[in-house]
Amino acid sequence: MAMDSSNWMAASLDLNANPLRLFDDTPKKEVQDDFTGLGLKVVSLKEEETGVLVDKLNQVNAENRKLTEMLTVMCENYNALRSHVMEYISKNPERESPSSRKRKAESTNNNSNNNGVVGNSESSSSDEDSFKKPREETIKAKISRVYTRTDASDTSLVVKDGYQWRKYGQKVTRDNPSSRAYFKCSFAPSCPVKKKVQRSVEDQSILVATYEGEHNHPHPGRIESTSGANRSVNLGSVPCASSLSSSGPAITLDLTKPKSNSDAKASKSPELHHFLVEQTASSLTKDPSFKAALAAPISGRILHHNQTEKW
DNA sequence: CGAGTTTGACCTGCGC
DNA sequence: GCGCAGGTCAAACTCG
Repeated sequence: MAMDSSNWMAASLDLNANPLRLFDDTPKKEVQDDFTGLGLKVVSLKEEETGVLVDKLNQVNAENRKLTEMLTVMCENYNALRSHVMEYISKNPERESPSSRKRKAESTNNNSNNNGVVGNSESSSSDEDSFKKPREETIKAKISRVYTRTDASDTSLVVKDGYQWRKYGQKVTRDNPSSRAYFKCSFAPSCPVKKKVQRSVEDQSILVATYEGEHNHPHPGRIESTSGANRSVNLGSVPCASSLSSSGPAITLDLTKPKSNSDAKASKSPELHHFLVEQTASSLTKDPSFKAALAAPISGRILHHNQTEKW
């Protein structure tokens, strides 16, 4: 893609800027386009003050629009980029690197981890995954990574995702002082899904669960994900998914089909669509981990895309 | 007593 | 070929 990814990434990652915070703290109706009504209500104020306020509100509104547009563009770019990469991968399966790259990919992954952003490990997961398992059956295996916030004092490597798991091993790895636990789905061998759980090097309160494969049986029961106890940001379905879970309302952002859904809504009600976009943006920007979680997979895609172009 | 967990041994792949 | 590291196995152990 010809666009300067670093620019829009930087811009889009600045969503926590004041205008949106102000927007968050301000009742929705006060940020409507028609500020004349508001001006009439504050007739007791001096004209200058009113003018200043109206200017400020207009300015905030304009910035909100810009940010909304940026978010929309970002979603569209991500979607386009993603489809581009998937198309490329499907067209060039023989380009899958030999298995010798497995450890290299993992070591680069660790480097990105050391950069201080939790989500960075996810950023390379899709790349890593594509390199790591060159054999046909494993390429098909869907690999996702889920970040779950737990109490740092909680030593159990348990990520409650509703499925039942059977632990079959635990190992201390070189790059992480905390041990890694290996789980198989309790429906194994009929269900081939495996999961690895390890605490984040950066933040011991974060559990990193890596899922390999897809369950071929129904969900035993949605316990955690829909209880409202977890907040997740799901960025993309195949081949990578990233979630950040902790206490709070559930936020699911499916960037895999943002256009079709939003277009459908927008065609029905552009105002509603605009409102939803703004609400989503403001909600997400309240979460400091959102930037990391969002930046990681996108930057990973960009890196991957750049690499594929160099090939 | 059966199911699940723990943990040391073993296997496999990669880098040197 | 050797050593290292990640992943898996399976016997011993724990718990309800």
